[in-house]
Amino acid sequence: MSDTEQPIHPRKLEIVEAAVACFLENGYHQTGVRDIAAKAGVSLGNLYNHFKGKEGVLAFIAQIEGAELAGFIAALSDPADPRAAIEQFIEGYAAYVSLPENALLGVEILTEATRNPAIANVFAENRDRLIDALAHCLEVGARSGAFASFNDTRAVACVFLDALEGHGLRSLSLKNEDHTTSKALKSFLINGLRC
Amino acid sequence: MSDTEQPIHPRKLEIVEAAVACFLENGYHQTGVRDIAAKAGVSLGNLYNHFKGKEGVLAFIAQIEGAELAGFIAALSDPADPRAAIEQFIEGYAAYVSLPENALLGVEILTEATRNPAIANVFAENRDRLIDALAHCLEVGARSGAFASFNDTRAVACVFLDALEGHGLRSLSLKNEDHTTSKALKSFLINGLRC
Amino acid sequence: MSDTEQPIHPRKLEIVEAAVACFLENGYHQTGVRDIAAKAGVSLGNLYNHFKGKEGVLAFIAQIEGAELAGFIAALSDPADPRAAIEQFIEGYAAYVSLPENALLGVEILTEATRNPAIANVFAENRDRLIDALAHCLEVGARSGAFASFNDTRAVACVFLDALEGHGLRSLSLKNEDHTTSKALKSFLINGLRC
Amino acid sequence: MSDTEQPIHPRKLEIVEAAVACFLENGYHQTGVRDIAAKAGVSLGNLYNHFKGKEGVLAFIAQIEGAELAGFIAALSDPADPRAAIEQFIEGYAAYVSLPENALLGVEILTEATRNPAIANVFAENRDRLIDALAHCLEVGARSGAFASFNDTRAVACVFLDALEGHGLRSLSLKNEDHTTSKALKSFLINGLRC
DNA sequence: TATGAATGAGAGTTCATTCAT
DNA sequence: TATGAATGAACTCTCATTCAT
Repeated sequence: MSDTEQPIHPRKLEIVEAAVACFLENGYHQTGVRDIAAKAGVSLGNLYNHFKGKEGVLAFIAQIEGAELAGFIAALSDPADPRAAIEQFIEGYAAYVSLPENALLGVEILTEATRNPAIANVFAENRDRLIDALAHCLEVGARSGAFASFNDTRAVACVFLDALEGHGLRSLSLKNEDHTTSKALKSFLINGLRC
Repeated sequence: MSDTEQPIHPRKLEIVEAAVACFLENGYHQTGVRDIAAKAGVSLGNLYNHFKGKEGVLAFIAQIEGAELAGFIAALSDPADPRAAIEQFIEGYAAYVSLPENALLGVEILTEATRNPAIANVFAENRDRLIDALAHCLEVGARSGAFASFNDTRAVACVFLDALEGHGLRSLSLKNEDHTTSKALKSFLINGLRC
Repeated sequence: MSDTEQPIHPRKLEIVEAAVACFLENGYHQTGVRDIAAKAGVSLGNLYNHFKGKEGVLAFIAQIEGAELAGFIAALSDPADPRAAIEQFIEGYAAYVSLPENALLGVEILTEATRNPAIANVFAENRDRLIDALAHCLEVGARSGAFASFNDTRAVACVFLDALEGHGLRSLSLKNEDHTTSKALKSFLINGLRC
Repeated sequence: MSDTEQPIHPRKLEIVEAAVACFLENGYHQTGVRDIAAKAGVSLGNLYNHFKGKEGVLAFIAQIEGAELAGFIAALSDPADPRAAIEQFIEGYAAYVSLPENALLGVEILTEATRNPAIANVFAENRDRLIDALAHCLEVGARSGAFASFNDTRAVACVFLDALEGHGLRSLSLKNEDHTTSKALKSFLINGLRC
């Protein structure tokens, strides 16, 4: 967000990594600050030198998760071939969001966000930028005749994200990979764009 | 499920109602057993006469949530007009799943399910029955020429549920109702069924 | 104690048996009234129709334990052959007191007695009668020249009980039977009586 | 045992002292962790920084109790005059084990040990070393002609400890000091060693 | 007698956080 | 930065007991 980013202390990253591991294994609320510090090999007090607290750690993770969307956004902006761009996005984002670690962290962040404005903001902002990029790509494609033309491209973009993320979340309860549903979802979304 | 169900003690229902209210307001982990008991107007110890514990309460809620799907399932089974049935389901399920209380409880149950087999089972079972009913309806519609014919109707049914539930979940972070996205989603899904 | 003993309700005995089983398995304090009632197949409330409470159950057990000493006492009173009587007592009491169930219950009762006068009384009374009988036997034997003559036969009787019971208690921590120590103890005690 | 013992935090000792006082006054199970912390003038949470829990405190006490046996053990090893060493041991150990605080703690630890392997180990280990030392002394005495020669000196050592500890335990229920029994016990044990 | 729902104090333990070193 | 002892409120759950039925 800001260009005045100061270099991040390596210890801070170690703590975040440890926190992610803990959250994935036991969930956000089941994880204690002690657990994080222990797994990071850091003293309990020192964790508070790097973060505002447990919540601060989660907010930082949400920030990072958001940064990981930058790749998708970049690929969708100014696409040479909108249809290919969309298809690649669907493929890639479905894979990204179905990774257990991403799905699990996402839902932990989501639930926390409903009660925590600070985290909710980070979350919403990230998502907004992704929707913009996707909507932009849909518009470009519509202009070039590659897709049908939609009144509200942002709404369609939302539908795509909802569907893909809904799918990712469900993959949490289904331990086994279900490729058939995944394929069905992708083709369903792409078919929905035809003129 | 079973016909040998013994009548449920009214106090048990009072406790569940109180728990739902608490969970919605503050979240599962932020809610203490004492909070539930207090809101239910029941002594702390007595709560444990009716439930195995906090987790037991959530499991019971999951069971109830599942029972609420029975209406949708019934409407999808043996449909006179498959297309109308599907459309009504989409409309109704989107509304159901976008109600904050349902969405919030659903995500709480989902996260808990990833760590708690007992709850996961209830959850998975309910969903499975809904998918069956939806897939069945798609098949009937395909045979009557109302829909396109799909290789794997369960997969398509999954796509529908994923999309609708994904939409419901997202409505959590967006406090304002967004009807336009909701409408876009519905028409997108229905369009996807055309021959 | 009293000759006006009314017949004991069979349910009462079932409860006592269940309580003994629970105490042996988990200890007095680790056993809940619920556990006892459950194991006895009796409702929780009904247990309080038969006993004054958890403590009442233990007091009753202490009483029964005391009654079991009656056999030893009888054999020591008015002995034809004091030496044989003593030897048989040592043999029998060592066996009795080394039975894990007796040892364990004994120590539970003992600890409880240090803080609970009611139980302490039952306990002390039982022991007193046993010491009397043993001392009496020692006196008879001394008069007949079978044993050495002691100034304070009750003190010697105490020594015998202390040693035997101490041995029984220790058998608690040593899971394996140690017959060699047991034999050594017996011969040591008997040797101590020689003129 | 080990020379690599790190220095014990003084607060830890304060807590142990408080715990001992509480256990003596009210018994192990009747004492709450809060009581210990309060008596030690320590916050509840901090107690858990120093001990694994209530059980951990008891285990530590058991360890200390064991260490107190070191004096007896030292006096029995390599004795100039075995008879005098034994007599002094009997005298001293009888006094030690009849101190209400030692007897009470001992029996609390004993009962807990029957259900708690960790504590049982500490307990058994301590006792074993004491038996070894006593048996050793008996052997030395037998060789020098001071005592009768026993086949199994460890068994005789056990008899001594059983008798002395049994005596100590019983002194719990008898609030008044009974010196006569105590004297009878000692002379009985010593007489048992004569050739 | 017999039942089990109801009570609420109390259990042991963990929590996120602070702060003197 | 880094440490870990210190805090005390909060946690879930169990307890022995009572009482209306």
